Order: sequence, then structure tokens, then C-alpha cells
Amino acid sequence: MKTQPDILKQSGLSVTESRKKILELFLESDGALAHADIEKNTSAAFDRVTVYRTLQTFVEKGIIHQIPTIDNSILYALCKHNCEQGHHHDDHVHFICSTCDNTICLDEVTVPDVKLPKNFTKQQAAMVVTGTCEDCK
Amino acid sequence: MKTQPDILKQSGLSVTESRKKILELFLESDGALAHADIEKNTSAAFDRVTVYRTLQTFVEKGIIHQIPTIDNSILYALCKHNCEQGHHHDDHVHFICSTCDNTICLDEVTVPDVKLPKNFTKQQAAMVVTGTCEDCK
DNA sequence: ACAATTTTTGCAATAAGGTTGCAATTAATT
DNA sequence: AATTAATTGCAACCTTATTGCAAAAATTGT
Repeated sequence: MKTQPDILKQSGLSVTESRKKILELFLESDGALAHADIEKNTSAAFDRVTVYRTLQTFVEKGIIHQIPTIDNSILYALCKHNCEQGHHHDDHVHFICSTCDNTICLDEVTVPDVKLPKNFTKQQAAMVVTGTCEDCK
Repeated sequence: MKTQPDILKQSGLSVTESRKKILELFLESDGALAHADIEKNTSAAFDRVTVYRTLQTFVEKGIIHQIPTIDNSILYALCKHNCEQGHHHDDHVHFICSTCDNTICLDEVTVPDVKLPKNFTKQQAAMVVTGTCEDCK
């Protein structure tokens, strides 16, 4: 099993306390995290700015990906598959529970293909479903 | 054909200069607009706050809907179908061109249905496709 | 293991984006 | 046309995000 330092090294990143800790938070949660969630769990240890920079670095290195939301908050989640630098393959559907407000990656549910109009080229597709999750059912 | 005042009255809103103007901007553009786009086109005439409040009101009344984006900016677009107060039916796919950065509502492309895992209930589904649009092709 | 080098972090300052209360103005109602 | 109700603008404020730079930590080579 891959440890946090392994993942960091694999991406060519220095292994630091903040990066290890933030990565751990993602590995522990199977949903998506907002910047605020991370800050809540690390504020004692790290500066806000470090959290911003770490998240940005992780996105660049293909460790986490951003999730589109309808309100303006950025959500991040681990890339489960093999994302490479600057190239994400997060082709699964994201679910936002309107009761508990959690965002969950539905890794088993693949974003269906859509036929675009003429002269439109697809690069990436994201799908967000809102509703009630299994826990709030 | 419906005029701006008609649309406003139909939703039970007072007809004011700012609302007419902002509605006009939406009717003219067939893409989606960010708050900044609207401010750019009206800043001389209205206050920032008025734009915020007008957009909020339009969403509540089902005149426009919000579009999920991957960066944290809120985009708004006209509801083409009959959205009612607090009940949106914007079931089309949104396209973000990575070249010109415009967001386009693909009204002809319906968000495909997905099968959710057990005990998940769907309320609403949104789909965002990024790529190259017909103009930047 | 240690010194040199590179990278990362924290702090402070600043910017960007959004919200609220309240008085003044404008639109709707009679 | 006068009254009432709703909307707007201003100012202040708050939250969220970004930048420059010196200090601290991690990596590299020996």
C-alpha cells in the first residue's frame, strides 16, 4: 500500500508535514473536501496560505481534482485513477447531498458520453447530481 | 413575443430600470453570464449591490439559473423552459470553451440519466463539458 | 552526517468577491 | 395625486483568495 510520502515523492514533491497531513485528510475521507474543511482540521498546525498552496500543488500534480459546484465553493477530491500532471481523468459523477451538504464521489458511476453539436470538441466532462445520499435517506 | 416588462410582471416583480437592463443582457447573449460580465455592461448605471440582488431575485423567481463551474465563479443563464419559482428545469448540458472561455448552454443536448447507487435519490443533475466551441474550432 | 542549495512555509499586506443596514429614491396601489 | 410598498445606492464590513519576502525546513552532493 502506498504511503503519503510515496505519493508525494512519486509526484516529485518534497515531503513536508503539511503535505502529509493534508493528503492524509483526503485519504481518510471518501468524499470531497472544501478548503474550509481542511483549514478546520489543520488550522492549529498550518497557515491558511499553506493550505491554498498545497491544494494548488496537488491539483497541478494530479493528486486531487476540483469538482464543479453550483454555489461558488471549490471542492477537491482525490484522483482515484491514474491522473498525470496536468491531465486529469476524473470521469466519475459527483453527488451533493442537499440534506447533509456532503459531496461524494460516485466512483462506480461514470459520466455518460454526450453527443455534442457539430464543431464542438470535448476535452473533459463533469457531472454533478444533487439529491439525498444513502445516509440521509 | 414577450418583452422584458412582461417577464418581470409575470414573476411578480416590479419593473425597474436595472431589472430591465440586466434581463436584456441575458436575452441578447445566448451564452451564460458571470456577475462580472453584467457589471462591466452596467457599472455606469447601477451599483454592484443592485446587480447582486437582481441576480439573486431572478434565480429565486425562476428567470435565470446558476451553472456549476470548476473554478469558483458563479455563472447565470436564462431558463429557456418554464421554470417556476424555486423549481428549475435546466436539464441541458453546459459547455465551457477553454479557448475563448465562454460558457454556452447546449439547449439541444439533454443531461443523460444516470443510475445512482442504492439509497441515493436524485433531485437535479448538471453536466459541464469543457473543450473547444464551434467558433474557436 | 554535514554544508550548500533549493524548496517550502509563515507573516503581513493587499486584492477580490460578496453581504448587510439604513436612508433616499422609485414603482405600484388606491 | 397621495399613500404605501418595494427597490436602490452608499458605506461599512466580512469572507475568501493572492502576492512578496524573509525565515525555516527539506533535499542534494560529498
